[in-house]
Amino acid sequence: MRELTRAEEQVMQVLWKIKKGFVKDILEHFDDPKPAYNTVSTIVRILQDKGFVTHKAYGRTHEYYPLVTKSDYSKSHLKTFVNDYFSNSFEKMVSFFAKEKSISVKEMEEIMKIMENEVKKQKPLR
Amino acid sequence: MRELTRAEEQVMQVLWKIKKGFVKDILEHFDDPKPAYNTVSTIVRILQDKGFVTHKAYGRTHEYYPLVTKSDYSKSHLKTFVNDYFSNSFEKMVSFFAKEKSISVKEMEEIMKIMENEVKKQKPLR
DNA sequence: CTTGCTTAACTAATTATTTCGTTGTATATT
DNA sequence: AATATACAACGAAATAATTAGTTAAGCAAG
Repeated sequence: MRELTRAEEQVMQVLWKIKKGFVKDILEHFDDPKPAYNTVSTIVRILQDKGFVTHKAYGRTHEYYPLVTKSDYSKSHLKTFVNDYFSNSFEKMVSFFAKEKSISVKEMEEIMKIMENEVKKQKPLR
Repeated sequence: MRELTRAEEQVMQVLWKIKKGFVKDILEHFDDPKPAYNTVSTIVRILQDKGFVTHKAYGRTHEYYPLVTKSDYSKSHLKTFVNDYFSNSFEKMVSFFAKEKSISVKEMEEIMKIMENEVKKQKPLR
C-alpha cells in the first residue's frame, strides 16, 4: 500500500472520522489556521488518484468517501514498522513496548480478556 | 522528536546496524543500485544537524555514530502511531493487531512469559 | 437574462527532500 | 616536490510535496 504524506494523512484522518463529506466539511475539521479550500480540494483529488478515496457526484459537487479504511491503513503501516524495527516480529514489538510502558502481567491479562471476548463474540456467528 | 524522511531513515537503519561507520561503510550496506557517495555524505550531515548522529574526526575523515538509538526512535514513532490510530491506547492497538494476526490466547501467554522473564532478569539488579 | 456565489479542475508558486557534481584540502604515493 | 587519491563541504539540479491562485462551469437570486 502507498504511504500517505503528512498532508494526505491529515485529510484521511478527517475523512475516517466523518465517514464522508464535501471539501468544506473536511476543511471544517482542520484546526486553525485552516488551510485554503483549494489546498484540501487538491489533496483529496490526489488521494483519489492514489485510490484512497472515491466520490459520489451531486451535480458538480463531490462527496468524498474513504476507500481504504483506517484499519487497513494502520495494518499496513504497522506491518512496515514492525518489519523495519522489530525484524518482523509482532511479539518482540509487543514485549518491548509493554516493558517500555511498564505494563504489568496483570494488565496484559486484561488485554487477553478483551481478546477472549472478541473471540467469543465472533465464534457463534461463524 | 523530529521525523526522519525516507532517505534519512535508510541511513539511520544502516548506522543502527553497523553501530558506527564512515560514509563508505554506510554506502556498502545499501542495496544496488547504491546511491552516490555524496548522497550518503549529505544525508549523514543532515542527520547530524537534526541531532540524530554525531561523528568522531580522524584527521579529515569522519566516523559517524547514532546519537538517537533505534529504540528511542521506534518508541517515538509508535507513540505517534498509537496516538493517531488508536486514540493513544496501547492496549487497543495490541488487541487489534493480535486479533488481526490471529494470535491466540496461548500465543499471548507466550509473550507474557517473555515479559515475565524480562521482569525477573531486572528485579535482582535493582 | 445577468450577477454573484460555489465548486472542481487546472496550474503556478513555494517549500521540502533527494541526488550528485564540483571544489578544495589533506594525505598517500611515486 | 608532483601527482594521484580520498574525503568533507558546498551548492546546484532534480524531484516530490504542499499550498493556494485562477479559471470555468453550474446554479441561485433577482
